[in-house]
Amino acid sequence: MDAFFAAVEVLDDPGLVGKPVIVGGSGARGVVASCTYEARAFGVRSAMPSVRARQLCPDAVFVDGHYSRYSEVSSQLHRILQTATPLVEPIGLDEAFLDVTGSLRLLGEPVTIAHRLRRTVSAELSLGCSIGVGRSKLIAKLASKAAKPVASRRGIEPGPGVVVVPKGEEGAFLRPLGVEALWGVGPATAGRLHDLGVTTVGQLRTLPVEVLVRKIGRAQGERLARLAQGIDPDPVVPDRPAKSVGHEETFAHDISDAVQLHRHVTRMAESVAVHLRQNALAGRTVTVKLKYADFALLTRSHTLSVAVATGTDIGAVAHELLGTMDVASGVRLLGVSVSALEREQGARQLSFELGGVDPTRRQEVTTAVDAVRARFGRAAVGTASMVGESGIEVPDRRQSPWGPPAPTG
DNA sequence: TCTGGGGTCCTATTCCTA
DNA sequence: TCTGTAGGAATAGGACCC
Repeated sequence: MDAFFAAVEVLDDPGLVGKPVIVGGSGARGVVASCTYEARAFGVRSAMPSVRARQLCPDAVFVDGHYSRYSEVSSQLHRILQTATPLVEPIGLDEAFLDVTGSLRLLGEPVTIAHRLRRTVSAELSLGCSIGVGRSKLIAKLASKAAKPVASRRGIEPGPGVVVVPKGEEGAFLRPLGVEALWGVGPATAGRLHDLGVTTVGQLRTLPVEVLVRKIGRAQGERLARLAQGIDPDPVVPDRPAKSVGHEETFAHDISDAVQLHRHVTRMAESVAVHLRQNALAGRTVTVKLKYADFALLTRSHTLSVAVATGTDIGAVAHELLGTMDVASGVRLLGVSVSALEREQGARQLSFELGGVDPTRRQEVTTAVDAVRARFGRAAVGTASMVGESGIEVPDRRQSPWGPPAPTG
């Protein structure tokens, strides 16, 4: 999808049409989650600190993200894509890979399917999208990028919408691209490749694999060498199971008060637990993540013998972990996540092992709490330790525009 | 410029066990 | 019983993606 979050905001507020709109990052510590092409013409980009975005485009309209709304539109998009093939692999909310091999006889050539999908998305969602067609996910992904509009100081040039890379022309398509175009090459890897004098995919293709492996490691080196040759055997996999579920927040101001941090841990553990239970999941490994004022990251994790899915159980481990970490110098970001996931049927209450509250009673309470929150919002009910001066603490949306809004009623 | 939040994957190190 | 070693799991951190 083209500028997805921003496009949805413009769709929901016609007063924003034609304006530079920036989603997210309204606080001092925020970054741009998405922006319209009008904002991109000023040099604003996703992931850019909002302070910088404001400098580049002082007249931009900053709006908070509405994640649940994007999720809703994403579901509608998914339904449209499903009309072309059941083999749809979502990548985030606004992208997906489709394997249309089995649909050719019924729906025509891939390029025909692409144009039809584009028309349907435009007609039913009033949103723009760009589609790349190729024989692998890598080529399709890069082709879709080439299909997108381009915004620069000179203005906004509409993209072709659909770009097809025919069989046999993958090499010619890839060679002139910068190495950064390849999946898995970010600033760090790009820097190492530049050290080798390699800046384009064409140059990368001539580099011996052993040289690449020495520079960036076995797995990534071999993978990158294959990608540069246009070899990407990764299939389209619908319904990839989640491997971890987490929640993290950057605070408006650094926190060095341990009591306050533990209160946040309780709330985040509860939030992760709700997400797990909504997806019938439970996990064995609990991880706590801290980011200090100097951006140094620290993680501590612990693996349990049984999978857990309640805020109390996740929180118990997270509190233990936080207790081993130094917070006196001030914490910028705090996160709690759960991995080593399994389906919830296999999960038991940790308190059952440790000898706590009757697990049946606890399950009843947990179910009831979920029901109350579903109806009245997250702030409606919580544990005593989550209570701050102004009631049960839920994230301030000015600081964390990502979660769905917490109703106050 | 000065860096969010939700994730995945990879690598190196440490610890435990055979 | 002690030591060395190899392999696997756990742990911690880094890079990357949308």
